[in-house]
Amino acid sequence: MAVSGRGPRERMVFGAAQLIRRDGVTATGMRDVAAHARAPRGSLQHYFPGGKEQLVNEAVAWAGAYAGKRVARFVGELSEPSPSGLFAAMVRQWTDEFETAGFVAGCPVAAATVDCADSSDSVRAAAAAAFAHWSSAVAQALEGMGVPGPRARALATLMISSLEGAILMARTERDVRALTTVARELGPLLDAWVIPSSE
Amino acid sequence: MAVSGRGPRERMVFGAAQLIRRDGVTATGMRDVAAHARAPRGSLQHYFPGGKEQLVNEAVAWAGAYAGKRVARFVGELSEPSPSGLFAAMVRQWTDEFETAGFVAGCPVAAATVDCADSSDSVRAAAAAAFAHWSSAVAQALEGMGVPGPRARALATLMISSLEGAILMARTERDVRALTTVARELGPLLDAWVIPSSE
DNA sequence: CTACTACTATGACAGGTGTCATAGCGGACG
DNA sequence: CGTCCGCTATGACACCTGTCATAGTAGTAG
Repeated sequence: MAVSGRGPRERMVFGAAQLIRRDGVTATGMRDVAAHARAPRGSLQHYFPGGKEQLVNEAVAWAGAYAGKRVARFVGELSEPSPSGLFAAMVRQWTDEFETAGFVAGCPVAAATVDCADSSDSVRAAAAAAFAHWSSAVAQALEGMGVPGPRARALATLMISSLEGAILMARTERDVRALTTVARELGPLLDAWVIPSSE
Repeated sequence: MAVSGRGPRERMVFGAAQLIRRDGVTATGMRDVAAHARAPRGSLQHYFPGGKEQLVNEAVAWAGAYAGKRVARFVGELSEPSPSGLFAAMVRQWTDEFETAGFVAGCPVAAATVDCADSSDSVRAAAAAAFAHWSSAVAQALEGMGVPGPRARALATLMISSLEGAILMARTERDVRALTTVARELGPLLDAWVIPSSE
């Protein structure tokens, strides 16, 4: 599980996200982050003068940007794009990870929310921004499939909510059942709003 | 926010659940729990010889039982029972709390999952049991409304997943928007499987 | 050469953690 | 009375936390 990447700074942000989504924010120590990123401990106070809060903020922001990019990639990979197809791809990313890597880690944004929503307002805001980024990527993709704007935003919220909840249930049960169930049950509803664009 | 209740033991379990759902498991200290429950610190090792793990387990179990009971009560309070009506009631419980008490705390089972799913197998199992209890209460209610057994279980998973995810989003955004959106969008889907029982 | 900057190294600090050992209280029971 | 038991009280333990101060090491530019 060595963390590879460009500079040490990038590795630390990435590694922090990895540890956070596995153990939660509070249980993730700064020393752990440095060690996990194979970065010197002294670099922490150099790159992150704002301390742990800054590091967590950046890790959450990174996760949000990553989720957004993944959505765009999923859309591009779909042979014939549909809302249910996109949702299935998002779900499959998690079932794949759980089945190959084990039910070790969840979503870092969820972890940040649970651990910091009440204790650190800046982390809470970073999590909100991450959700917003992710959500607007999904909504934009849905609009591209013919879903009217307002409904696209509503469906994006529904998709992300169900996905996050299903991730939680899957981790406790050590079973992808909740994820597949959610994808199957939600599929028809998601496609019901598509306005045929051509043919 | 004084914790009232029967015995000190009960108060500690309840208080632990309250603190956990606000700050997460790791950030919740044993001394905090005792103080919050107005219970003597020495009672901790007396009532919970299994240490923090036992306390967390019991808090999560309590939350699961509580959620199950709430579902039964919601069903009883509905004038004309329907799946969407039940889901709306479950969602409303959270919007009400958020609007009156602020976006201070989330779901203790979600917190336990995020913080302990990988570090403590017993807590993970307790969270799974809590979800199962809650889920079967919902499924049973749906069956009573005419939803066939297997689909009732699937819809229960979908309802709880979306609710949990929406709670996360609502806390980060400090806005009940995600919750109301999910309730509105999911409603029609939930009622589509009802088999008219009479009239 | 000096001087400066980017980065690293390390030890210490105050504070908090869960856990444990030990002792004390107060009432019930024989 | 003494004895037991449920419960409480308290201080100590080893450990870990985030943060800071301080010094040291390239490497590069003037």
